[in-house]
Amino acid sequence: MGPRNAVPRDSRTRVFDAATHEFAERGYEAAGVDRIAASARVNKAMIYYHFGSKLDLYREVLRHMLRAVGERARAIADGPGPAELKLDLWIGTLIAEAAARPWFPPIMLRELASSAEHLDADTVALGNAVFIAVRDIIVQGQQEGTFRDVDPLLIHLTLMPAVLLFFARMRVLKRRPRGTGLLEPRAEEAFVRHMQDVARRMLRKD
Amino acid sequence: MGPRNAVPRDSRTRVFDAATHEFAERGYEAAGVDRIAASARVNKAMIYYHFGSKLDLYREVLRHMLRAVGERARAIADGPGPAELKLDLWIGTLIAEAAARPWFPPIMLRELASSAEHLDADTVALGNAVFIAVRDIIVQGQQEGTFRDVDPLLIHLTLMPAVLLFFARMRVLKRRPRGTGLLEPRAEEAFVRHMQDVARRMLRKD
DNA sequence: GTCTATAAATAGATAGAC
DNA sequence: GTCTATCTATTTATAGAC
Repeated sequence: MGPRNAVPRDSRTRVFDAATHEFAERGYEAAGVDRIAASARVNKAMIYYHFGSKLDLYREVLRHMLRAVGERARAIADGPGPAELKLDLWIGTLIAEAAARPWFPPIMLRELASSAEHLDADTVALGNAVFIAVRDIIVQGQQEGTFRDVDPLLIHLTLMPAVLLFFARMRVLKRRPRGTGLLEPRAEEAFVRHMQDVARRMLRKD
Repeated sequence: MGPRNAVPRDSRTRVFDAATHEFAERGYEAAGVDRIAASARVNKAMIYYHFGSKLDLYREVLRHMLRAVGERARAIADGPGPAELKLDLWIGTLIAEAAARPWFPPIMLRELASSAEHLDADTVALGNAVFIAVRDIIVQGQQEGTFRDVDPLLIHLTLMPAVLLFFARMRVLKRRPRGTGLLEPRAEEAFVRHMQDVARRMLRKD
């Protein structure tokens, strides 16, 4: 039912998706409302009709992204199993999320680089929720006695940036020819194993 | 000698310094030539006289930054001592560099987020030189038998992003009021110790 | 909901006098 | 080396017809 539900969808969704890609590719400032409209195959005025302003559109993209990641982190933290397993799961999930939605890392990196100047309080709260979930996992492991006593924030600030930059770098490598081979992209599965290994080594007692 | 060599200097240097801060604060696209001129207290035309274009100015800022970091990394790699000590030294140096020149992390993060689109081959080479030096340190440790056999690039891609984001995050925290205290900024010395600990744990044979 | 046309501001860049 | 004045293109955003 409904006429061919393959690609087009409604204009609001098309704008939202086009904006997501434009913001990821060029950043908030360099992104053009005209470019988004063209890419979404809608009239520019429709963007203002649906979203009000460029900034509101951007914030909606960001909230959508952070909410998705935050929910996955929350679900893992609240789920069953020992903390060691949850942390492995979180790392695998975060990397899978970044691989499936390649606009996530660049947008996050840019926002952090610009001191989160485009974020309102609600959006910041969504970002914090991700850390809260990760912290809960680490605290659980400390209570279970399997994790040593380290600052959960420092753990988070070691794992998350590595994932973001790993995928941002992939985009760089796609754009420019390489010489030596030293800097070739690494396989995603190898990266997952590496990050899980890093997490275990950071947290294990001895 | 010379008339009061405190703050002013020549107009070219003033433009260069003002541009560095403007690019760090707002990113390449959002940075304004007018704003740079005002901040440097020079006429806008002087910027084009000295640097040719906004892009050329930006690249000069980036090259200057990457060359400085690359030289420090190279000096450590080529210096005396065991690899374990050199790696500690590199981490301390990188963090000190980021703390002393707070424009370094945001500019790097933005450039990676935008797929290095503003970089020419020379500038990319300067960025690669940093990794080459770090790799040399790790290979030395592997030959000395103190480091286990892990991919140097994955090590680099774990340490470097954490440092960049740690300092980018500091700028965020300065901008907005906080509630919980959970996300308060961490002390720089504690961060150095943490990252050195992470490096050792990643590389030691267990 | 969708379009055209356009307002209003700002951007990067340059010409040319001094 | 330094200035004023300006060109040209592009930007976000809106008014108003349909």
